[in-house]
Amino acid sequence: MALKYSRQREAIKEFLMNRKDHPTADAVYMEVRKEFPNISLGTVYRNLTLLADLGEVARVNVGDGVDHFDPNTALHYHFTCRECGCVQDLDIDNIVNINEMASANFDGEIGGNVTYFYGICGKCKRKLLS
Amino acid sequence: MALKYSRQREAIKEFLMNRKDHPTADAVYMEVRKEFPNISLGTVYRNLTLLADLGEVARVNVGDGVDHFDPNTALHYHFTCRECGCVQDLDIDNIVNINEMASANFDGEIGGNVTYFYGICGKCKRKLLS
DNA sequence: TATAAAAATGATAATCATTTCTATTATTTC
DNA sequence: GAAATAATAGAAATGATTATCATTTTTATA
Repeated sequence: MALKYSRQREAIKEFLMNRKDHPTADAVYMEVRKEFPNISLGTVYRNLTLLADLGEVARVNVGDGVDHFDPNTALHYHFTCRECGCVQDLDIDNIVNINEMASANFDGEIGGNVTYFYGICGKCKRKLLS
Repeated sequence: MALKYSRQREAIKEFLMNRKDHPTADAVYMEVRKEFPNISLGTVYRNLTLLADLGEVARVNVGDGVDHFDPNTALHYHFTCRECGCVQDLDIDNIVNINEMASANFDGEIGGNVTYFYGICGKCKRKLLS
């Protein structure tokens, strides 16, 4: 199944590349629809999955039951606000090697881990204090 | 809404308390159904949610899109096998304080984190090598 | 440039975990 | 034991995601 160009996929990628708020498939759909009013939600899902499989974007899980997408595929950590639901990058210098810690006393193979943080974001924190 | 006793809830709790394989709501349903053939899946969900809210069991997310339930509510980490889907506890001596690491350079409040590990379990590893 | 093969699309149906309804049943209180 | 109210069973609803399929685009080639 050789890849073929598609304007829709290009628009999805283009939109995502300029985002740092980790939009969901539906958010991408809402936005790309402005340029392609007939685009189908299925096409958005299909292309996001394709891009994720190609390693061009990352699928991010922050425990809210909805997949988010991130143009930054480098290893980094996410925070999600329980108040407003926003997703942000966290600037953690160098996460310890928890995979090795987990490997001790374990007879299987640790392939990796998923870690995300939650709490209240700066904006919501300030709002609650006023 | 004062809590009232229910035999179904008791059976669900009883079943879960003796498990260390982190069953899903459906797995609980399948089992409790042997004692209560008419129990509804909705009742299982309702009670698992209630027990989780009461802090009597823990809801565990291992990224497979299904909630698992754990009678052990103490802080500990989980591993899930990408081969067979099993969920196991990990014996990590002393987990680092990643919440504090995440709090640096962050203007919100870190409330906690979700961390789970994935890979191939001992049983599947051995099976693949034979 | 026309054409034909293959991939991508839009529309919609299907799936799957979970939640929500509602009439009925069980538990508790008096 | 009867009234009040929480819990249930069963079924429908929901929300995110995937699958299906006839039609349209893309692209390699004659």
